[in-house]
Amino acid sequence: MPELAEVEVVRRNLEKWWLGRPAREVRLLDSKSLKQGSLRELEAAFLTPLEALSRRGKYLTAHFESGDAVVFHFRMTGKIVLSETPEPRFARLAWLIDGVGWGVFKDQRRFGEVHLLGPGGLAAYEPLMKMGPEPEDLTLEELRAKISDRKMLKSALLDQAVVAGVGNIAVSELFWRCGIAPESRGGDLSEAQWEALVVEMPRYFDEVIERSMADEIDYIGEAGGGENIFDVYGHQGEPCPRCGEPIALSRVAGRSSYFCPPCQGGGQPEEATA
DNA sequence: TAGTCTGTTAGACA
DNA sequence: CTGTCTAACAGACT
Repeated sequence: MPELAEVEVVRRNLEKWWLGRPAREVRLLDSKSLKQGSLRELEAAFLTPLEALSRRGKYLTAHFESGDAVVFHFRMTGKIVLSETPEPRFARLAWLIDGVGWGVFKDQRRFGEVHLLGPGGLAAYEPLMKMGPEPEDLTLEELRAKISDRKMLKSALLDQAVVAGVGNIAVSELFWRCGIAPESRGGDLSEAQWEALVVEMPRYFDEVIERSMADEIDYIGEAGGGENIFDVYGHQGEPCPRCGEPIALSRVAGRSSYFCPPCQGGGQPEEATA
């Protein structure tokens, strides 16, 4: 579950049962998932109380009383759930919290990463240093300065150095909201579209977080999911929520793009809508 | 069976 | 230098 909103939902759920508590036991079920640090060091950190959980872009960081930090990146299929058993399907790392259950990092495709960083290691962690601003801190000037006229807008937004946390789903949803054609380049956007993009980005993530939190009241057990909560992503052939015309699917910058041709057509500026 | 997938990066190429 | 595309990572699902 890997876009900014999904990572934030995981963070908030973990806070509920993990904050302030130490683990009593740690099991590394797939050594390849631990990209940095040893199991011994990982244990030493997890066995101390969790002091804070922070999110930056799609990265989630657990800060321990020991002074260590553990950084998670979920890539395509990673997630953390509360489980009654330490080894549900696709479990890669599990830790037991007394009286609560097993926290389990699951990752079907095993692209996900766990990094153990000692004191001071976090401040020097490259991926976080290179990361662009969070959507809520992004200014129009900064965005335009980073995207040349020739650059594919979609590629630019997927670049975490431009803005943190935007993924392929968010691009489809944002372009639909702002009336931007999927294959637009920097130079194609009207002033109104640039402004809409900067305004809609944090709003979009806030909305998805709200909806996901409401949906997954029981992240425990993790049923959740299932339903498509998006306006256009994954809705190819279905009516556009705004105009009723069928949603189209094409490939832009190597990734699927869902869009409404009339609403986002021809590069013609369209009204931004909430 | 072949194509597809919420992410990211390295390398080939224009 | 700028930008685009593909492969690779690994596995399940259609």
